[in-house]
Amino acid sequence: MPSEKPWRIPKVAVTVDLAVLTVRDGALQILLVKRGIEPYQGMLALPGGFIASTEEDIEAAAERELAEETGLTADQLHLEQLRTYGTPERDPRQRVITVCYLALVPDLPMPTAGGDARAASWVPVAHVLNDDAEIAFDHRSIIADAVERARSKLEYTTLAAAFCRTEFTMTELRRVYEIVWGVELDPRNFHRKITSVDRFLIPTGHRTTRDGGRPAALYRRGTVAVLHPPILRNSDPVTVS
Amino acid sequence: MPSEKPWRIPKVAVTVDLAVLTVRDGALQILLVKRGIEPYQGMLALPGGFIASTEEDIEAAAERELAEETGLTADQLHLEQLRTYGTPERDPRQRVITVCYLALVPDLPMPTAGGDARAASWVPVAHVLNDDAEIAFDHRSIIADAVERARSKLEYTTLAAAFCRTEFTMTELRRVYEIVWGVELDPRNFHRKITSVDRFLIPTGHRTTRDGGRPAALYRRGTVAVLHPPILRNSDPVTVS
DNA sequence: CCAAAAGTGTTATTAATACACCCATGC
DNA sequence: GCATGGGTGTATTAATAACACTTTTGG
Repeated sequence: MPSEKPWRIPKVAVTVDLAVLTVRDGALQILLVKRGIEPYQGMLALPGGFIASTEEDIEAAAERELAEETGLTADQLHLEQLRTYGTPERDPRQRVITVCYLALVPDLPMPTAGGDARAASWVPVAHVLNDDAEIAFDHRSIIADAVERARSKLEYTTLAAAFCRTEFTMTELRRVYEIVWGVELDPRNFHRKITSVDRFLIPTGHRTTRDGGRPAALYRRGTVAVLHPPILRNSDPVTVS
Repeated sequence: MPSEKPWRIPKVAVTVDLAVLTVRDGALQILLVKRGIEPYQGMLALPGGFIASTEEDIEAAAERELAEETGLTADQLHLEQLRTYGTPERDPRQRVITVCYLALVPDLPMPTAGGDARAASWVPVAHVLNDDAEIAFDHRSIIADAVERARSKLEYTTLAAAFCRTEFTMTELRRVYEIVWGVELDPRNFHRKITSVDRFLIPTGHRTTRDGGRPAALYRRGTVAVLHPPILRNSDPVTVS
């Protein structure tokens, strides 16, 4: 920890960047802003910014940026630290390390650029990962990390519900899994599996017919955060070295 | 990202701290150093230090610190970023944010303070988490995060083998799980489970009788990194809010 | 009536668990 | 021989997957 030479400490600029994911129009999408200045002018980048002062908490900075970009406050969404990126060359101007946060938000009618003047827009992550979009800095690989984190978190937590509005149907929750994982799930087995997990979902007693057909029960997010056992997606074994 | 006012960027000091875990004498232990200076003089802290220059990569700084403390290089162990801690009050002298890394190492005859003069020692994590040891800064909660990360990684990756030497027996691997999770596992079912995972372990053809009894086959780490399906520990459901 | 989606029951398959039993060594 | 740990077989139980079938709405 703090060594014996406090008079020779290199100080660096620290930014907080946000990977804000939502499920929208049948696709996993990420909130990106078009850069107005060099470097990477005109390219898409994660929303974020330098910490406001040397005394601003990192977590608070993330919440502040998120409120600026989306108008959402911390109790309406899921926010967690993703990881910190700090290779020396990642910003051509100067050494900048960035602490990235992952936010999962429902598909709300977004106040486009709430307060802030920057043009934030939703971009399907498939476009980003397929090289169909020009992405500034190392943000493409950060987005890849964010998507992978979200995908694996659906397996062993109840975070899929973070993509849903306050009240949602079992089918809407299932669509989240299907879209984020890119798979098809049996509606009947899914229903049974989810309802068998105690306190994953709380029935509100309300019903809706917005998906067509027989009215579906509406649920709210429950109090369980971790799933034991997890809901596993099928995937090929990942190897190393 | 980088906002429109590069002339007013607050810069902060950045440290890299290491949570180095090993399984030793039947317990999960962490490498800690005794602080020689204020603040928290005489208390135990995670090894680490300021990044050496504004151009040093964070990952490289972690590897450098690890080599200084243990003499181990990156190919002999597992090293991953844990998370970044940056509350303004965490260092009473000045604003310091720390990027923490988690290292899993085998129980090797450690060159105690390899090169570096600091007195590093192994401390059972149970002592740390039970408040039986005085821990500097916010390092106790960082250690708790590191231990939880290691515990959950054993479930869905092959990282348990990172705690073992180059060649190890099935029983030695099982002891890792038992010690890290604090459970007992059936040796027979464990043996079958592990051997049924393709490329988790590679038989070396060698045998040993170091655990007593019938000679056991020796294995090396295989090439699979992620376990599908995971090996689940039994745990109580975790709730939120 | 028909289409569409919700939800339940039943069965086949697969994985997890418990434990009986034999094997190969040191002493 | 006997103790100790290594390793296989097998029966029981539980979780998963596939899918037939009934329910309840809108048109």
